[in-house]
Amino acid sequence: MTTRPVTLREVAKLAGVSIATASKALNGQPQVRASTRDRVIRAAEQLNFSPNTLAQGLITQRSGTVGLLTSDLEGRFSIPILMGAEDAFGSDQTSVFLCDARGDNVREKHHLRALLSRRVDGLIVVGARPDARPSLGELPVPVIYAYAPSEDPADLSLVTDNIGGGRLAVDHLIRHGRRRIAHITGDATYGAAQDRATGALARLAEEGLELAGDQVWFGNWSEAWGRGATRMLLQRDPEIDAVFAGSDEIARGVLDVLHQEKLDVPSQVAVIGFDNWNILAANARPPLSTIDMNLEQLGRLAAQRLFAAIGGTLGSGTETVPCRLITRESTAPVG
Amino acid sequence: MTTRPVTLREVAKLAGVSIATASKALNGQPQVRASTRDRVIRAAEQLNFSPNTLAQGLITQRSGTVGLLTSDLEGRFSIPILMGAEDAFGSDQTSVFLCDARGDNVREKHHLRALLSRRVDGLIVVGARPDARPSLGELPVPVIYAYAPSEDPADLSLVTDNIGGGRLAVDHLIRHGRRRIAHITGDATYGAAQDRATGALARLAEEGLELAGDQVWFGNWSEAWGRGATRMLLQRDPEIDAVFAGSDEIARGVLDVLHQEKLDVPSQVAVIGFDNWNILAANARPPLSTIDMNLEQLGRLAAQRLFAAIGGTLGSGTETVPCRLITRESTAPVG
DNA sequence: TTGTACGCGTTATCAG
DNA sequence: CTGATAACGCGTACAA
Repeated sequence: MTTRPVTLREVAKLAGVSIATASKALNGQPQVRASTRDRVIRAAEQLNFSPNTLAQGLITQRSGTVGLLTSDLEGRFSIPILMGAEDAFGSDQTSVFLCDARGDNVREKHHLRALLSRRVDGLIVVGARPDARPSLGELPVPVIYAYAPSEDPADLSLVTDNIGGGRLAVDHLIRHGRRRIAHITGDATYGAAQDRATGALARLAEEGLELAGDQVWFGNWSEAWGRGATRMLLQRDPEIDAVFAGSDEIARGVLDVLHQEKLDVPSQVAVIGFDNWNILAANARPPLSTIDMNLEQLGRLAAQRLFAAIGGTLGSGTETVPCRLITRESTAPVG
Repeated sequence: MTTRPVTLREVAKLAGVSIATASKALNGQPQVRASTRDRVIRAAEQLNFSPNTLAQGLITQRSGTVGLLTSDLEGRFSIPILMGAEDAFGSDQTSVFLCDARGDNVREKHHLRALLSRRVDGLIVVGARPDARPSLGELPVPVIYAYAPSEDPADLSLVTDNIGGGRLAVDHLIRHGRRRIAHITGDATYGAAQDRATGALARLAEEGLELAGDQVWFGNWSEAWGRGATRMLLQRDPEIDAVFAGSDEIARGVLDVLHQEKLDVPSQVAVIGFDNWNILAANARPPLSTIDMNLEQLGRLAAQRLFAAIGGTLGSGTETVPCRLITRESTAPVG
């Protein structure tokens, strides 16, 4: 069952050539007779030979692996990034070690050590929340910080354009004729919450509009807060015609209370969320318009930058990935 | 920046000993003088030496890696399993390659080839849905099928006890005094849907109860179906006092319509879901009681079995992991 | 107690 | 065109 893997030596023997020749034949080197190559290839197939990447790596000084170091328990952000990275690298070229530090610094150190010991060619670090995180410092391999930027401007970080996302959401509402737009969002200590609000307010200002509800409603990222804030908001200002929610979770809470209050979505009040978390957004009643952070693209980009950096030299600073509007029924134009 | 890693040779030189002695010193072999060991260890620390696992693997015939091959796009099932595996292995002993085949057979083959080439010590295969999937066949490393069992009984599979889960849900409702229990669930072609229903019906039968609503309401795994089915159910049988939903998504839809119909949860109708998908269950109104599949434990178990199999021999057949009841407010006892 | 020498599986550089 | 031979970084018998 667990038989030892076939080596090049056995392939060579079966084909009746030296190890060196077998290697060349399989690697498509030109200096080998066609018939010989055929014989070797057939032998390899017959034995189901698969070259030992570890040995190759010893020579080429390249393991063909990268580490994805995350702190994001549920994998909500890491997974799309992983998938983007996977298809940018090509699954046959590079494999990805996924490590979850679970927000624990000690665990992160452990993982880091293990990954370096495995001689990963590069590292993608995905933060738990989109605020600057400590740099890992000088490392023998290139590092890209994704989603959460590094505190050190000398590192290369790839982040979501939250300001642009906020602007996009409000712009969409305005284009659909909304004028009394409120904003309910999450924890004010999150840079993302601040940025999305900033973008939203900027777009309102351009239009000469004021924010409805007198303030940005900061709270936390839960559905319950979405419900609570909406109740307070409606008391303060019953005449709103749109709500921009800082996350899809919050948006679900908003929808819930609007239904309770017999306010129709979208004809009376439009609602737009943030994250495009499919399970929440697509299944809402009505399906929720939202802002997608393009995390897969961010992952692809991270992979590309890392790829370029391997062997070459890495850039620095913070690069921003634009958001994308997803239109569903919760913001259909006013009938 | 991307400087070449420190090798044992450099450590040995700095410590003024041979490579062999350095190796022994660092690996805690007894046959080395204490003072020498100290010197070597200090040298290693000073150079920030980290042994090349690839080279070690070449010798020991063990890479210290395992592959986690999934087909589950959103990582909903894979991630808990990964986390369980991670802490069963110990992050410093074993690292995990996470590969997503995205339901594509060709991609799966590619990943498999790459993983074997990387000489993983074992493989955990996580299926997309909890039905039997094709075996990967005879492989040079041990394989564990998790969540979705292999079609081949000669393989070792670890699966959720869906029958027990269904039984657990209904048992909970019965214990809280419910008698008119309905069951709304997902796609009838899923073994999990059938099994959960089977367990539920068995427990009802023990109690001499009939299923409310005349039938098991199979449909699909969406919130929308939960809403639609609940409306039909209420027309057919307005007197129900509990609903067992086959997933938390469906349960959300059920709650939504019960609210619309002014039926209070839980005082008039209790609702229990399945999956313990936190974002859906914990944030529901009211918070949703549900059945947890213990996927982390399943992952830990998979890791343990794999660990035992590496070097030893692997068992076969299908092992079942029990579910766990999560009590929240949606099933509080009848006041 | 320490060092020498060999091998793990592969690629690359030479001679032949 | 093909085949010895020397690396890659490390562990381990064996000799000193």
